[in-house]
Amino acid sequence: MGFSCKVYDLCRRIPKGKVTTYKIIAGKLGTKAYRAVGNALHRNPCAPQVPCHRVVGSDGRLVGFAHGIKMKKALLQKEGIEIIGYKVAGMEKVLFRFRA
DNA sequence: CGCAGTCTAGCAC
DNA sequence: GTGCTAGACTGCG
Repeated sequence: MGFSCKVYDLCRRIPKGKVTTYKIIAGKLGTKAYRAVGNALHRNPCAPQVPCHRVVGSDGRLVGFAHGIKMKKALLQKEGIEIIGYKVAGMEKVLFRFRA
């Protein structure tokens, strides 16, 4: 559970109104298995335990979500993030790279 | 547009 | 307890 634990920690670090990408998370974990990151989030914290909905694809695109892409989209919009279709609008502005 | 690479979690044996 | 499959991705061909 070390991997997933780290994933959760990073997700929890994401401030409201911000999003991150699987690539960044995986990179932070020192791995390249972006799939494993999404998988860990998909299997474990399907609940609002961690803001898994703040995690998007490499291009800010809303890829899969346990509760459905719609839910993810709605949640992100609620966070104040603008979503166009199934992608984050200006995701570069809301992209959190864990710089601190 | 399609295939391969990488890792974890879950299910099956 | 060990092994195999599937999966919320990404990059390259």
